[in-house]
Amino acid sequence: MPELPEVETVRQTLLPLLKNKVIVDVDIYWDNCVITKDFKHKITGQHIQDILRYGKYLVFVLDEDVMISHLRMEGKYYIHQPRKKAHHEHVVFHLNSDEYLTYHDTRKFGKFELISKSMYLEVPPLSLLGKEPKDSDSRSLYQKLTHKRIPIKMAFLDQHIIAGLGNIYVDETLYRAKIHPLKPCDKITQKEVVSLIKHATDVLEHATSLGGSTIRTYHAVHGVDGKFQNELKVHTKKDEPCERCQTPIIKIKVGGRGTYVCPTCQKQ
DNA sequence: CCCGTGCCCTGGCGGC
DNA sequence: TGCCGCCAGGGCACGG
Repeated sequence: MPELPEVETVRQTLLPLLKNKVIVDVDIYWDNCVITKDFKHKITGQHIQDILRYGKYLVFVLDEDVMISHLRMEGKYYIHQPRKKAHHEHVVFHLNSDEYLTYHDTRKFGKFELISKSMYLEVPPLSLLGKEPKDSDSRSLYQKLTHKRIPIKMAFLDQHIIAGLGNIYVDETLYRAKIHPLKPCDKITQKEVVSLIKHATDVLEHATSLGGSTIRTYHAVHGVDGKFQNELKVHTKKDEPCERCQTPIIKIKVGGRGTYVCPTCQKQ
């Protein structure tokens, strides 16, 4: 569930709390969430110099490596004093401040990976990541879309095409741009691409400024809840009147994803 | 290359 | 009340 605004909120929350701390040990309780072998040995002793974000990926900049962390659906970080291990806590980083950074993930979908600092942008997953909407130019995005027949919503969920959007913010972007999520990419005009980039940029920026959205079980860091869920126009609004035309919002499936759409405003 | 499907996971919910 | 099956979904592997 965390998309760009939620991940950015996590980054901003964690950075001042973790900057310059040393990872003195790591406990891994669920091996499958750690891709790198010898993770514990390699990360031990490294400082957290910085925390960056690319799309929905968090990048902890250490001394020799970066730790790439993807929260997927329900991954969360907590910082706290020593205590008994909690349910669904899969990785615990011991810090030199006698605090613990713990990673909590009910569905165990999140992943950790260590890659050397000198090459992490040149190898997957980050080498394959598309540009974020704010950095996208309409000409090259239009070129990426124009030969595809998949629905525009699926293309905007594909992080190789454009990075940072997930199910919530794609629905909001398409609503604002008045484009139907099922519209095939090869029917999208250059002008619509310009509009999509603008609305995606705006919605992500607005959501980030409000700390992201807190829906379902997601919240950024313990005690930090977003406010953008109050600004949603279509997502989760099934049967509620469209703000623009009063037509009830409907819920459909697009590529297997629950999708909210105004059947009047959003034309195919 | 392009696209669709299934997998990974678990808690929560609807149905009986 | 209890149990079963289904759903949610980001990213990737795999197959046609």
